[in-house]
Amino acid sequence: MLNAAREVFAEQGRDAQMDDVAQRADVGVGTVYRHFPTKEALIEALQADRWLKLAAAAEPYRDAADPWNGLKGFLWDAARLQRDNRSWAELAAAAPLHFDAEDERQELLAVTQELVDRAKEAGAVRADLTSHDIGMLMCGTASVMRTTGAHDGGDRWERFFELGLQGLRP
Amino acid sequence: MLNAAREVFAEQGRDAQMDDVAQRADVGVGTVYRHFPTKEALIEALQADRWLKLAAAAEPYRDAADPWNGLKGFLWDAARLQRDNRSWAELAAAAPLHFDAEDERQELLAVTQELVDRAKEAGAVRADLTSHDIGMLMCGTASVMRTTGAHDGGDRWERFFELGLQGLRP
Amino acid sequence: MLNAAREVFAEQGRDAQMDDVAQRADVGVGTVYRHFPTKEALIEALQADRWLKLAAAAEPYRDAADPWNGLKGFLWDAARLQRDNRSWAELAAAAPLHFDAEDERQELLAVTQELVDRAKEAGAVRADLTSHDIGMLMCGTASVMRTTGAHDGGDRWERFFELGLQGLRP
Amino acid sequence: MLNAAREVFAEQGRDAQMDDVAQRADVGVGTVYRHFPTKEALIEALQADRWLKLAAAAEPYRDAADPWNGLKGFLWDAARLQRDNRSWAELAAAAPLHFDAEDERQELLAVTQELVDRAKEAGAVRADLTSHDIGMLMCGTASVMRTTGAHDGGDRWERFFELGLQGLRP
DNA sequence: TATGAATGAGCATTCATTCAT
DNA sequence: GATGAATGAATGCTCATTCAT
Repeated sequence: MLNAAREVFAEQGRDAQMDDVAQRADVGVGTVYRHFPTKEALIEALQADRWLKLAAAAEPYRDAADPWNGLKGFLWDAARLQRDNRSWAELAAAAPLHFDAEDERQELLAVTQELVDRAKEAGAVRADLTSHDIGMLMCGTASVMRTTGAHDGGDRWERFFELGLQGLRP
Repeated sequence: MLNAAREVFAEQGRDAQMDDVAQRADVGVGTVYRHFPTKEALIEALQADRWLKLAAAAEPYRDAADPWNGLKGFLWDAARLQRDNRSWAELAAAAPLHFDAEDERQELLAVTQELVDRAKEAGAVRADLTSHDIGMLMCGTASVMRTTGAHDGGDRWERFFELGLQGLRP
Repeated sequence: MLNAAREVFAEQGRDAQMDDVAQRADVGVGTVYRHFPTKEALIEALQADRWLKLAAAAEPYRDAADPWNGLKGFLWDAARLQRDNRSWAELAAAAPLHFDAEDERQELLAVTQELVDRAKEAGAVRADLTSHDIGMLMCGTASVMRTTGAHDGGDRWERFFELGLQGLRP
Repeated sequence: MLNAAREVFAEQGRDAQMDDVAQRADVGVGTVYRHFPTKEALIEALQADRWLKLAAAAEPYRDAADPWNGLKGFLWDAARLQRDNRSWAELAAAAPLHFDAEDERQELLAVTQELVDRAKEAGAVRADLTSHDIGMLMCGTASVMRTTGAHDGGDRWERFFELGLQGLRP
């Protein structure tokens, strides 16, 4: 069911209907509501999922030979993940929600911090860079994606992202 | 009426109801619809207004002694303007609209380009910088403002903006 | 103003808007309302006008050599008048209204009766035919016009009318 | 629900509100919309129902000894059915609809044609008479019923119908 | 007297949520 | 537990009518 929800929300964003989620999951709406008391609750669950997926995206880059390339690679992958998921970008661009899934978020921040620290040691990024800076960059990127139609094939967001990455440098 | 719309959309976002706008403006819904044939049209008008105000913010910096300081000064002012207007940030973070109000937007881009060009000549920014890059930066900043609670006094967006400005450098 | 109303209602039917009538007459809506307290009142006035026009249509046939051809000619002309005026047909097909304009209606009935009587004398129509029978025929025709799209170029109503005329024969 | 819709549209015409239909059926509007995606669709369904009922009215006359009496009997029955159902008359007098329910209508036309053909063979009606002519007659009659108050006890429509039937004769 | 901006009840339609089966 | 029909509050928009200027 989470898979179905993921797909539907990825394609249609927050405005997707619960009935569509149910249909995609081949169950009745009632069943969806048995698992998630509220649409909002379902979306939050999807968020937790998002943190998890993003954290996982960091994995291949944890032992990159060049720390800067590692960090960069991770961030580009993460950005593309957002591009391919309309609802993530919507969520990122929206006001903060109340997360029950803070644990997952902490994990993402931790693994990000790790990559940041390695880059810092190598002198590849500003000495005062933190994972929170990265978080804000991803959030800003999400918004730029929305305004430039990245979910419909636009690629102007890439330029923004490039400049943003440049801003991380010492 | 535009003021009322600004307020209402600022507080409630795109989902605000036309009836609420009308109420806030102390007029009937019909009156709102007399001025703006569509909810979308009203939102566009809000946008046009935004471009105008932002363009005006550039004025004091057009003949700054130091081009980079001039550009920076303008962008910080523009950013603060956005911070003080919840609805602009809302709008910036929302999906792209159909602009009939392109004129106003062009004017903002033009005046921005002027400041960018001067900075470019002085070698203070990347040689390939354009006003569109600036536009995306402001859009991203708007979103970060929302997620970091800038409209409720948070100032974490300033850090994002600083890094963003850094990304404009050569 | 009546001319404007006539045109507008002829083209768009009962659902035409008062604002459109005002625009066509090059006056403000208020002015329309100064002359007719209500949309309904305006439509009634148009009705009176209708009776008048239909009565006038009989004129050329009052001294036709052949009484049956005279009656037939009048009725076809009247029918075509209805075809060209969407609102007349709508009115004819709708439930009866409260007419202040009974006088005009009486005049139409009178002139119709005259043609009917002449045809009767010539033995060209049923001996018991009355102008009321004619009225009902025109009303039925109006409805058939609407259902067969006569106002959009359809001509199937002509067949109905032909059979209807046949029914008037002895 | 169809019954409720029938009643409501019978009383108030096409302009009846969906909410009223729902109320009459003792269900929520949503439920009405679950069964009929659109107001228009509901009205079409009512039409289909009408065709069905009218077709059924022909049954007793399919093997009448005298073909003309059979056809006449059917048509009078059908007319009385319309007289007793205000909404059918409404529908008949209204502008043409887009019929998805053509099947039902075809069936009515077919059974009508059968009776017409038998009458034709017997030389009781015009040689060129078709079921479409009959359809138009019924439609015109519906409208005359409305204008002459047949649903409130008036019987002037019967005269119109008689003349109309006369028009079918050779 | 003419104007036309303002009014706001009214209406078709949607969709998150509930609950009897 | 699962279902999906039923619910009805909510929403964008229209248009006959009013009334201050």
